[in-house]
Amino acid sequence: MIKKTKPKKIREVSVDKILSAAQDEFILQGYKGATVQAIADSAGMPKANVLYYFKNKENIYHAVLEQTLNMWDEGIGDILLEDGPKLAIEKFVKAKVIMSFTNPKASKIYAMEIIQGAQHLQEFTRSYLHQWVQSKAEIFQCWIDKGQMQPIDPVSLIFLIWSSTQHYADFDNQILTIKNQTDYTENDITQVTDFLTNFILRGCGLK
Amino acid sequence: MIKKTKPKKIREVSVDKILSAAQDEFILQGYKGATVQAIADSAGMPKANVLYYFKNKENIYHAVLEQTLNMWDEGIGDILLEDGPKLAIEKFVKAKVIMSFTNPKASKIYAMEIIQGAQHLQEFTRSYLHQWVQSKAEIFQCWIDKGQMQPIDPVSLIFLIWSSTQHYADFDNQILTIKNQTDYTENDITQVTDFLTNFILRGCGLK
DNA sequence: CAAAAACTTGACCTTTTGGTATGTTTTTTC
DNA sequence: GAAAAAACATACCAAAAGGTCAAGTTTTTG
Repeated sequence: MIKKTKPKKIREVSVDKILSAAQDEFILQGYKGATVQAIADSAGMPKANVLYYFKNKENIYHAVLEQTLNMWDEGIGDILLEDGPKLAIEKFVKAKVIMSFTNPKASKIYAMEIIQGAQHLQEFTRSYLHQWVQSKAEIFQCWIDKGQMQPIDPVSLIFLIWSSTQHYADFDNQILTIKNQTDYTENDITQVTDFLTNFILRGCGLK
Repeated sequence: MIKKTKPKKIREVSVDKILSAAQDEFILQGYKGATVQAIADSAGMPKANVLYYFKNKENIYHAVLEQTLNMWDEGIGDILLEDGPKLAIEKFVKAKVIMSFTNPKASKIYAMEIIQGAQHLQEFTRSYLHQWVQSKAEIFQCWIDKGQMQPIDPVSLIFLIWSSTQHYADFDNQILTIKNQTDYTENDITQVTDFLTNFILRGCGLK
């Protein structure tokens, strides 16, 4: 038996509360605009207590960012050579749409970070993302070479899928306003998944 | 003859310098993170001078935002019934791509504002944008009814065009990193215009 | 060319905020 | 059940930042 069962209860709960509160504050106010006091209030504890768990604001932000990237990584779905272009794109688009609708906050944090120049990231975009896109582009290229799909630029295709799906998370305010709704419905998710899947497949000459 | 010829030289120049500097600061640091001092430094004048032209930081931001929205409005291109779906989409996509590549800053300011909940906007999104989308959706619907294009949801189509084009402005950092470039080239603009136009036309069943 | 208007600027004030210091209470461990 | 560790909380500090003031300089105007 390993001794470390799960003695961390109180810490875990507090950290989660802080991180959740911090995520909201960072989205609404930006990095500089989010105050430790506001995060503490939102988390329901005194400021000094927040600084007890995280040495400083920068650390809180990094923790939020790390959490966000993990979520992004998990939810990104995968593109597998053996699936063939049609199924692979269907799976990928669906995964991204679900991500956007169920976890818009992560998408927003990430978007703001990139827009502002990725000042707090570094290795992630520079190496990991580059590799991810390259490896997936190769798979698309493979399908194109075999005549399984139209000869289009795979990298541009990936960007289009990213942008068109993430849009529903990042710009949810705008979209809801335009559609005269207060919240997304289950129906919205399936409608958007449907639309994007069909549209993109057609764009790839797969329908 | 109207008396108001153009006696505003010095003011105009100063205001422009401030606005340009402010735009950069707001993008890089967010609303709260951008300091009046930093804007002043970047504009090459003392802080008090900036506050002479704009009563406070909020006013600077509003001016930047207004400038941004005007640019958005001008550059958005139009969708005309008489153009028919193919030409209209070609024109619209091209206008948006050019906007994104030539004026990424405006797109970024706008994106951040929306992501953060459009706290400084109000009427714009709520009425103007809603109307714009509705009126253009009607045109698409008209083409669909006449059998000139596939029966797809026009609103979703508009969102896809917006997102896929603006992506190149908002996420330019990420895209350049992934592509291992330091700047966009003329070639990138035409390549992206080409890709998106063809892809979207195919998605609409117009190719 | 003088008076007024527009512009420039350094000094200053006040509030906000990140972070610390210190002491108290609760929980865990042996 | 007592000592040690973890968690909680109040008061406080120093730096940063928004904004004002008042005095100076330049430009415009009649």
